Amino acid sequence: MKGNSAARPSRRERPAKPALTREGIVATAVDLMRAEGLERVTMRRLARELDTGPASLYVYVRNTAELHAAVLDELLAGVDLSPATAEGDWRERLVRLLMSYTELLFEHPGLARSAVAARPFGKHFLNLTEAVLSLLHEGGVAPDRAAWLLDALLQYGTATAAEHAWRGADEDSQNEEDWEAMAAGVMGASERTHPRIAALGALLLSGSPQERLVWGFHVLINGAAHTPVPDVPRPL
Amino acid sequence: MKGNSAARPSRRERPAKPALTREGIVATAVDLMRAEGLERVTMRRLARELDTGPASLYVYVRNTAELHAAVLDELLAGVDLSPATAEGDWRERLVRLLMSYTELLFEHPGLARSAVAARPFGKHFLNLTEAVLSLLHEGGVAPDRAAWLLDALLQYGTATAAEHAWRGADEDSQNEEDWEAMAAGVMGASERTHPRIAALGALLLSGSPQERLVWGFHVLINGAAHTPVPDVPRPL
DNA sequence: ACCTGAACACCGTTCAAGT
DNA sequence: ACCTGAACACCGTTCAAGT
Repeated sequence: MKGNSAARPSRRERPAKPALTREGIVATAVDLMRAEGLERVTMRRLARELDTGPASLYVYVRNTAELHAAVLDELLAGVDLSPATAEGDWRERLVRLLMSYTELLFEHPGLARSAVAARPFGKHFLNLTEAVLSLLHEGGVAPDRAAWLLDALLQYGTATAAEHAWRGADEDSQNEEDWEAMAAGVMGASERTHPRIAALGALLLSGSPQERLVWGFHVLINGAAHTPVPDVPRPL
Repeated sequence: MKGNSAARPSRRERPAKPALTREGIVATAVDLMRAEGLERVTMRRLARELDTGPASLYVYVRNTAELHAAVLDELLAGVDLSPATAEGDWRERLVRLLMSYTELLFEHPGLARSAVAARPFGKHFLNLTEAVLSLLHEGGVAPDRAAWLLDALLQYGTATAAEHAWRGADEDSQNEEDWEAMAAGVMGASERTHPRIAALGALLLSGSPQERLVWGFHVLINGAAHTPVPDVPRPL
């Protein structure tokens, strides 16, 4: 019998029960998210996955928010940073880089939401930051504007991902209904009480999330070139 | 004795137990949020406040997200729309209007977070939209750009409110700690591995949320003037 | 010193059964 | 027809007590 059943006492079929360390916990959390979505990555569920009680996790992770932040940073390993060192117009490359970041988040809107509430600052986030700053440097953006623009760009991408959970993709009829209700509300605005809304009409709902995203990135980049930072920002 | 104890059988001291209608439910939810914060505005807690069981609320409200959206729209009644019809530079007035919106949200970061996930479209939100659009119209912003810029501006304000929960205000030592941890992380970035982060240093953390907010609004407004919307946006 | 069982204080949502 | 008690299936976090 080809069995190796004696090797591990049948504790379940977990593919290699990771050690109870911060790394093991976060890695298991990432797997769990990939398999069942962020909403299942709870302290209790994760503890069950690791064959222990929830209290044990609090030795390595301060709370659920910190856990989710760690998961996000892990995910950020997947951002394509290559545009930072590629050929071509720096603006286009910057937008490509930011799109790579945002598209990753689009697949995990729950994580994007937690990133809006508290931007992470793990290893991979730092690498992303460095890449954005080096492109802004290459483009000759002044340091004070670059510092503020960095945040605006990442926040814009993050917030956009948190909002549209891939609208246009099939399924998800709940959101589809909501969207149609809103479209009806906007389109039904009276010309008398809301003349500007009525005047723009369908224009208000035009464009895909991606088209608007790219446009927004360019607006921020172009706008920063025309908007000085006030005074001397207080140096911390 | 001066008692009016017979008037109402002592059901508790609720100040006028509202009727069980959508309006009554939302009004009670707003009161509850003002008194105890959004995190207490749960279906169960709200039901208790209304002397009924949670199931009853589902007759009037589809779910918690819809409840929070209704609370937010109610809150938006407090936005100061007067800059839309005041004297002076349209850009300054637009930023004033947007600051009024954002400052309201700053006091209820939980609501701001739910607004990032699903922008509302109630009565007061529609009024805010109309006011922003009328200022963009006054400023001569082309209709297609105005339609997209509107969303970018509101999203930027909303996301900013969702993030900084009034940092700098006293208390809230938890967030303060987090912020210092991040500051340490950013400032400690090696000059060898992250040269641009090291080069900018304290500049990355400079400015108050309000200063950055105002700057960001101007960046978006100025940027839109220099960034055409692509092609013909598909008309719904 | 390190870990955790059990408890505390909650959740959202559904549905069968009542009026 | 309208409403809701009770149940289902969960939560985060703490702390006293064990090893």
